[in-house]
Amino acid sequence: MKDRQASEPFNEVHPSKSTRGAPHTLSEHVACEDCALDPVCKPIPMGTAEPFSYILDNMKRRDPIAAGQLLYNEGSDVSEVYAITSGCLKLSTQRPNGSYQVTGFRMPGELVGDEVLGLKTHRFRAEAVCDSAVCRISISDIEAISQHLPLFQQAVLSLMTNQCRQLHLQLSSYVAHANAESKVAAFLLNVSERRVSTEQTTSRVPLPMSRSDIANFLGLRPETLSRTLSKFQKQSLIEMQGKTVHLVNVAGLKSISEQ
Amino acid sequence: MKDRQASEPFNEVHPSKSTRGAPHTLSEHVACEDCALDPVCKPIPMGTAEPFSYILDNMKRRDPIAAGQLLYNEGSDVSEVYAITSGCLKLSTQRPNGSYQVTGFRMPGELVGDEVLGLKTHRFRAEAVCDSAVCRISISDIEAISQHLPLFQQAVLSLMTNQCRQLHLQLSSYVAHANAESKVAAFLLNVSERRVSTEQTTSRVPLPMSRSDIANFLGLRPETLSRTLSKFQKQSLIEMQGKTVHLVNVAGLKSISEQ
DNA sequence: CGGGGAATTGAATACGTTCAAAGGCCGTGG
DNA sequence: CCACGGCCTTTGAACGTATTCAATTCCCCG
Repeated sequence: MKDRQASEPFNEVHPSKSTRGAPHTLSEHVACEDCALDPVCKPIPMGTAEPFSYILDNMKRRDPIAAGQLLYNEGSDVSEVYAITSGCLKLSTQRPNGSYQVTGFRMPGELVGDEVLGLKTHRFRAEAVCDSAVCRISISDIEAISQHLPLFQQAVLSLMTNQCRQLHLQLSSYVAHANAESKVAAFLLNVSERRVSTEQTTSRVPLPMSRSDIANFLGLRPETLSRTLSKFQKQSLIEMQGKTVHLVNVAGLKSISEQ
Repeated sequence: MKDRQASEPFNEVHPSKSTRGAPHTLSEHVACEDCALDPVCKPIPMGTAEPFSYILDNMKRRDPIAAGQLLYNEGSDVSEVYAITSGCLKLSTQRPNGSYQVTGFRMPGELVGDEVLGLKTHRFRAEAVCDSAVCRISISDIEAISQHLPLFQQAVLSLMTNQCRQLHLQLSSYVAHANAESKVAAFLLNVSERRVSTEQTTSRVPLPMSRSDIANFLGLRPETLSRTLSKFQKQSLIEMQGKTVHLVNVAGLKSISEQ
């Protein structure tokens, strides 16, 4: 589970041809120690009883998902929780008027599907932004184990708490009063902070998703996002190389993100 | 616990003097059946063991909180979960730049403090908008019971799930692309829907909080909120009577809220 | 090499904000 | 009981920012 196997899930960039930007490193799987599911995975081997090892064996690890494919759809039955080991997933939902709303992105080491723990059907759609891979844990297995291992149950609750904290952060960062510049700056910093330590430097931020999706998520128009990024570049706050952004002046971005 | 005792927690309006608006009904306590804590309260009497009845006895019920008082503050230790039985509470947080951000309002029958289940310190400040009352349940008691009653633990998880759903709803309603009118319309409808059945009609929506707080929550200026409400009134979508709003044309509001 | 979609840039418009002023409500004090 | 003062709310007009619509450029891929 700790081994690292190289693949090339990043379909937007062809390293051989790309004239802009270094090859991305999202292709590397995140180490289990850096994964949000680790506290859930870890207790399993500790149990000596039958069901635990059974689940350990049954867990699908680093299951590849091609770019554009759905991990689950709005309204579909909830059966698993996922941990991203490589790539990037996009969460979105349909609004009452039919318009499409990106509610978040998930990076390697983060969870997907935990937003509906306890629910029967999915509230969102999860789509692979680029070629990705996930570990799958069946929810019925989780529930079965929870009844035997209190540690496990605590881990699950803690996952939910994290979810809520993330959402609250999102609300206060991107919603109120925030202008385009502070939203974009906050987004860049947030993605940078969420990158796990296995990736080289935090200043190098890959953005595999489309500009439209980022803009949609931030409640901006693609044009506004583009203009803002260009402005940041002119001010030497960032350096754009295609789908990768280098954070040049983190302090400057931080002060902008705080208005 | 099912009895209803009248009080007068609504300090903004003096029924004897008020020239605008009928007397508010938030003073009525919500019935236990309509309370979000009910699934947590209910299992308790079912247990025959000692600890359960102990907690039932120890729970502080309908504890009054004067307008302006804090239920808890940012950074303070987490020790209880609360259910509002009357009045209204405001959740807020300090942003990095020091500015103040309202993250939500909680109405009778809803929970407060559940956003930090599993955490040690509060992430928000909870302040009574008007004279209010809450039921208090100690978290250590909850944890103690959870270990014995799986039903209980399930109820707690379901509370967290609800939290997340509310937050997601908030994000998609108030954040992205939404203009002032759709935000305000969505807010009015949301508050109306959240009013429990004990209150007469859902079209009569009391807004005990200040306009500034509503505007802050929606990411608008108080002036913009005021203008929007005035416009709605001119269009006969609503009727304002001080701190109470009557929803005249719900369908119209709904279509505006959906852009 | 050429087609197509995404991303960027430009100019005009629309919307929310800002600053300023007036009005209304409420508590206080005469 | 009425008058005063403060605060919240509402209204008005000028401004700034994000959006819109349109055109161009850049990449990716056949």
